[in-house]
Amino acid sequence: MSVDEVQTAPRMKAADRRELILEAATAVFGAKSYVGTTTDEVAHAAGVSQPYVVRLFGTKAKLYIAVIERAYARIIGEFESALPGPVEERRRRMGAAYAGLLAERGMLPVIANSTALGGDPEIGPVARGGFASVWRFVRDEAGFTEEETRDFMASGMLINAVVGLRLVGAYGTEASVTEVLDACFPDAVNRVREFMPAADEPW
Amino acid sequence: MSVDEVQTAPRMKAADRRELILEAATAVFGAKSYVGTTTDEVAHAAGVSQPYVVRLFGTKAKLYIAVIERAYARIIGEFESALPGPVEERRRRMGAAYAGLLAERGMLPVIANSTALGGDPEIGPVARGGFASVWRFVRDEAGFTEEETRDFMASGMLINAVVGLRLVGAYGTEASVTEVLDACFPDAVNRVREFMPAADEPW
DNA sequence: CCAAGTTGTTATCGAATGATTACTTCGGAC
DNA sequence: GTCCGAAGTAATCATTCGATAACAACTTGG
Repeated sequence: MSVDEVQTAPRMKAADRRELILEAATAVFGAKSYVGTTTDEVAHAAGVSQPYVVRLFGTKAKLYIAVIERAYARIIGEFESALPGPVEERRRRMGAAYAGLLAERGMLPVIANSTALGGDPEIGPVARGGFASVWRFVRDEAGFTEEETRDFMASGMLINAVVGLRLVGAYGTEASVTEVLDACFPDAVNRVREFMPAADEPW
Repeated sequence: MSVDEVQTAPRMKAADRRELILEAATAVFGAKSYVGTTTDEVAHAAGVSQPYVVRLFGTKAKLYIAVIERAYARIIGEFESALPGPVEERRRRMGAAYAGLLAERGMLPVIANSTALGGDPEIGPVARGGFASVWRFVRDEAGFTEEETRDFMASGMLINAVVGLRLVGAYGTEASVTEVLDACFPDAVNRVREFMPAADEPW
């Protein structure tokens, strides 16, 4: 053993490596969108070589599908743990749970971007399925009315847009921008601002 | 003059050609996103050669920026013409105006996708500016309250998601999907369904 | 201890894409 | 008519990217 460090990634069970790559891929896909991301960037972020990423997931599209499915599962998981407690607080708690996912890199952007990929023959069905599953959860498990569900989902989409636009970085620079953020995160603007990247940070 | 037709595009003033390309580019960018679209596809859709598209706009990014700016201007134009009339009908008329833009290929998807590009150093500022200008218009010109503005914009983002997901093609196939659409287009589901592409149509 | 499956890498390929260059053709002013 | 700027194309280049192939090193059951 010489002074130079190992150049190869430390051995790991494939299942763990998969999860590690999924986490990295979520961040990169979230920052640069599906088409804008190269498998090499994902590999680099995960600390492995590009061909290994391809081999573990078969294809870039399949990797992205795994990322989306994981993200939607994560969302529903968060919503589930926000359910218990007084019904009248449910909406606020679930909204906070969604905003809390901002702390996990790429989670919200991946969800947001997936809603633009309905036209892709492979990814479209998965994206539609994920969105529908969230709607169903909010409606059936959380027991929202149809109108409450629509408003809740619409708020989520607005948050996605605000995040994607990197509006948080512009908080305070212009009246309308500040107002958008105050309207989106009624009682959590400052906490959210800590999570969020500046305008041209790669995130 | 022999039997074969002209292979070259008919001569046109550069300004007109620009507008024609912008219209085609809106459709293509809307269908395949910014990174997913090639300048060659835009050129084909516009009936000109690929180098000419590049020469007229300088760069793919600049072309896309022109597309975004045109789309936001179009939206605000539609909202303006929906303003006159009884105040209590304003919200419904403006909502209908937005849904009506579905008839123009790529218009809504381009807007939706632009909200994901805030991180791009060139495109980000334009996307933020467009979004903020719409918010300002709704708030100041249309005179909505802050809460009304938030709800209105959120509804728009939900519509964007539903369009991007190609959920309309799945209307009637599943209870939750049908409900999503009914909730998004309270009194216009059938009219909207005519506009919208099927799940894996290129649009 | 060693054989075999698992984990991972380096090298490389073919296709696609944005951009540049150099050339051709139209149309209108004089 | 003719000349010159504007409109447009074909050919081509340098990169980039996803995927494949071939190979190397670890680890584990018997």
